[in-house]
Amino acid sequence: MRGLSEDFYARPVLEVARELIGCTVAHGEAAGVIVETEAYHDSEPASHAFVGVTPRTRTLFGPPGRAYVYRSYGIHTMLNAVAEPEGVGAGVLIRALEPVAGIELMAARRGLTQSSSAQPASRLAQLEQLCSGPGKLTQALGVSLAQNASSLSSGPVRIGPRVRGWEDPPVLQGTRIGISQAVELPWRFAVAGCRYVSRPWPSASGRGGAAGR
DNA sequence: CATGGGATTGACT
DNA sequence: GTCAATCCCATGC
Repeated sequence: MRGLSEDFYARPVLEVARELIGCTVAHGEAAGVIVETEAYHDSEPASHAFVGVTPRTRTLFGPPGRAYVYRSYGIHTMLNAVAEPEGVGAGVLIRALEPVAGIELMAARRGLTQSSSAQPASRLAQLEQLCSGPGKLTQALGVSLAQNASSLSSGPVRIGPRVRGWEDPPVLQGTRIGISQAVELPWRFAVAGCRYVSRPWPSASGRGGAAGR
C-alpha cells in the first residue's frame, strides 16, 4: 500500500486527527480502517510533549509522518502519527480500527480463537472488539516499540488514504479518554454510530446515533 | 540512584 | 462498579 505523504501530516494536528478517520493502517497482511483518533499537542499538559524534548518525546518533535510508539501502563503499546512541522511536538493517537484484512492473524495475536462453528452474532461481536482500543489494535497489528520513529509513508507500518466507501465519513468530535489533564479539550474524533470504537460516544448532546460497542 | 505515575485492558465483585 | 498487572521514563535527591 502506498502511504500518505509527509505533507499530509505537516498540518495542524486537529486537522490531521479528523482526516485520518477513514484511512487505512496496515502492517504486513493485517490492516484496518481508522474509526477513532485523538490529538495531542505540546501546548497542553495531557501531551507527552508538554515537558519539551526528552529522549522519549524526541520522535514527537521530529519530522511529521513518523510513528510515535510508546509503552503504557507497562503492558500496552500505543501507536501515534506524528503531526505538525518538525520542531512542534504533536501526534495523533490511533484509538480504534475496523478490521479489513488479516483478521485471523489479528485474532490469533489477540489470543482469540476463530471458531467457525460459533453463532454469527458472536463472531460479529468478536470482530467489533478486535481493534476497539489503542492497546488492542497494536497487539492485533503486531506493532511494537521497535517501530518507533519509523516512516508511516514507507516503513513497516503504513497509513494509506481513504478508500472507496470511506470518502466522507460522518465524524463526531468529543473529549479525550483516559487522561487527567486538559480533559475539557474536544480533541477526540470518531465515526458517528460506529460499533468498532473503543467506548460508546459520551452522548452529551442527546442520544445520538452512537449505540453501544 | 529511587521514586512515582500513567494517552489501558481484562478479570472479578 | 473496582482493581491489579508491569515497564518506561521524567523528575528529584
